[in-house]
Amino acid sequence: MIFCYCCRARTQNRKLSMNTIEDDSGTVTLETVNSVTLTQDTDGTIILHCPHNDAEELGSDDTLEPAHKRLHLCSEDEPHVSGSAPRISVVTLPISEKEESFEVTMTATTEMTESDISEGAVAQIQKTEEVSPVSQAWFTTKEDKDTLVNKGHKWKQGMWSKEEIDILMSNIDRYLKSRGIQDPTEIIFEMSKDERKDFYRSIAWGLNRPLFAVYRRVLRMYDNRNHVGKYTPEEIDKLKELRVKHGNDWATIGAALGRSASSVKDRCRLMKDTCNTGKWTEDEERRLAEVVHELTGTEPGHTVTQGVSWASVADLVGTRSEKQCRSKWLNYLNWKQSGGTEWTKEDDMNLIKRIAELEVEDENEINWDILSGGWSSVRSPQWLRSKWWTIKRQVANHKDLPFSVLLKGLQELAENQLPFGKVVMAAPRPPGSGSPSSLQQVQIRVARLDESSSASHSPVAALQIPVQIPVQITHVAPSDTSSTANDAETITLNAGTLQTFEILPSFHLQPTGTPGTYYIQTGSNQGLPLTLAASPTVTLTAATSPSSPEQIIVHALSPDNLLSSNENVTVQMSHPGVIIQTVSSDDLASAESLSQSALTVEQSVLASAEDASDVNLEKVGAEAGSPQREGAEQEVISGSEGAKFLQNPQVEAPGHLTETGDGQEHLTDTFSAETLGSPTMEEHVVERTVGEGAVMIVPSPNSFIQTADDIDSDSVLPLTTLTDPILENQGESSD
DNA sequence: CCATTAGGTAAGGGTAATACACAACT
DNA sequence: GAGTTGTGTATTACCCTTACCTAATG
Repeated sequence: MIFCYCCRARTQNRKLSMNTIEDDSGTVTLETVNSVTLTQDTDGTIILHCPHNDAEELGSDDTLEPAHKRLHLCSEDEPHVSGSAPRISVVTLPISEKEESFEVTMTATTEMTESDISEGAVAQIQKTEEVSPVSQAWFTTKEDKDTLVNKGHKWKQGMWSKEEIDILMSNIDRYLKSRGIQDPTEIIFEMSKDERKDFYRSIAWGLNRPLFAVYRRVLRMYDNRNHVGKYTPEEIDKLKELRVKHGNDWATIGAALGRSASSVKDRCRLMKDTCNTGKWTEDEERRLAEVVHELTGTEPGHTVTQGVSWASVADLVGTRSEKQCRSKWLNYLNWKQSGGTEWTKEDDMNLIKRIAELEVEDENEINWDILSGGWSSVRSPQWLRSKWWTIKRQVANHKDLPFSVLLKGLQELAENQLPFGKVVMAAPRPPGSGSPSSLQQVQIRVARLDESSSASHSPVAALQIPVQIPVQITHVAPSDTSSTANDAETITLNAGTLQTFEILPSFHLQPTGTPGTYYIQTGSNQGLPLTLAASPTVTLTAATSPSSPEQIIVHALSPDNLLSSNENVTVQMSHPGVIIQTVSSDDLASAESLSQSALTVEQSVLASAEDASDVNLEKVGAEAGSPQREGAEQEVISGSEGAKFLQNPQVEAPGHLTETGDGQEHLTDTFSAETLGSPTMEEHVVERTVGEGAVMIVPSPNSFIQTADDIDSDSVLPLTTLTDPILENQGESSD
């Protein structure tokens, strides 16, 4: 697969070169920009935030009009059919009147033509991808499962992860588009078997679950009689009547109640005429213990956590439902009977430690039976799991964190004997431009919380441990500076003791194995290894920009001489967009002005004439008067004079690469978006050298390339080598 | 006729969120 | 003593797997 680097950005005096490590097939010039933050909403829409100050200075009111830009982007990890290419649409949107920023929404989509999304195309996609036999058979028996697992196939069980649901939804969406159907419930509930032939097989693609599991999941998802909520007393009364009348005909009862069959079935399991509620009496507890030991053939005092028919137990206990019996036994009585000890804080730490030692990739892989073995304060494996859940829930965004990240974070907190604070995540902003089927997964926004909202004032304690973002960095230093190089390969992003970061959903830090060191990773299980490793140790400190609390400014604390202008700093990254701003320590005080530096994005234009007509080419800058229209050529406004979104509408063939003077391939046709800062900032842009400050916006191809050893191959985005634009004069890019 | 496919039903173990009770603290 | 907070327990809506079944299809 050849990666297409079809977009580039550059500033007036600096270039970032980006080329692929794998095949070196493309080089992209990149712009240095400032004060920009990329985020992604749940649809995968990439949102590029720029401080309002810039926009305000640069643009008139009409800058708030959405300006679509189609940017070509080839993707390897997604199955796109020949002739269709993923595109990124860029829209500038006002966030709100109050917020001092605007956003540029970049949405990567694969816009398939009618023929592309035909059945044949889908079939082609599936044909070219490895389809797990697990997801293509209606297996139900343990034997089937064991057979496939023994053959090395993955067999996913348990609760569906967010990633799985995303895949499922994406598959359904694709299927619907291919058939021109709007509402999936048409297929699921209205079509005959014959009409929906291949539906479940199609949407199960990419999932390591048997068709039946997919089928059940889809039914539940789209059954509007499911998720109705709590039963009212009236419903309970009616349910009792219907139960007498229809017995176990759950479908009929459910239809009469407007509930799903499984819902009424489950509710009936909780109902028992003789059921007590509330605190268990000593007599009930005694009976429960007797019954459990009797039915399992065990002696009092023996631990029993499995192989109990709770329906039978409930029948014999008489006054409690099976759920009550199970809960009481597994969460209390079993432990009390076998002489368990009290759970302590040390046990909390121990639990985290033990789970970490298992080195499992997924929480579902934890064998709670084994883990709870010989642990006197554990009441049951099920109880231990709930204990883990209790600990986990102390991290506010635990649902958005990969298991490894969550565990590592908790581990470090435990090791440092810090309270389990909460990583607070801000809800991503709606894209504002619809939600096309996004295939990019990007979320890069770290915003500082106001210090007043930190742990001391809020029940939600903020994570206060230093945040480090190391990135796999390849530092390429000319020989004359190699003597200054050392082994430091980590850039740390140190939040400081008083600073708190608000981390948006789908963005998180993945521990690298080095304490306090993380990879930026998106919530979609895609890694964002981004290491900037200059030879000398470079400590990057996140600092707040007064003008935009949503941006990351990474300050290089190294002395300038360590990042002298004749060094190349190569950033390996695997993401469509990353901003790194390196600022010398001397510049720390001028963070505000830094936030107003220029932003220029050049992208190859993948725009047909029709596309181009849809593009709002408007001046954002103060001096850029009327909207730019077709024919605008790679215009880059220098300094602080304005911002523009430029597009060359003539370009129809995306991804063309041309040779540039420095021998690197560059895309000829560009889309340029530039926000311009103040005159002060212009000086920064012009004069800053390595270590002084630059933000690199790095469009990258969307393909999977293995990067670090400790990064799961499934979670790694395309790796690209960037040459610091600051070093453009050297013009040396390296991988 | 038989095997396979594509569901479909029911039972029951389980999870996760919330409600509740109560003790400790202010 | 009242109000608040933290913690453990109970409840319950919903999830998932398993076993068994059926009708259509090749």
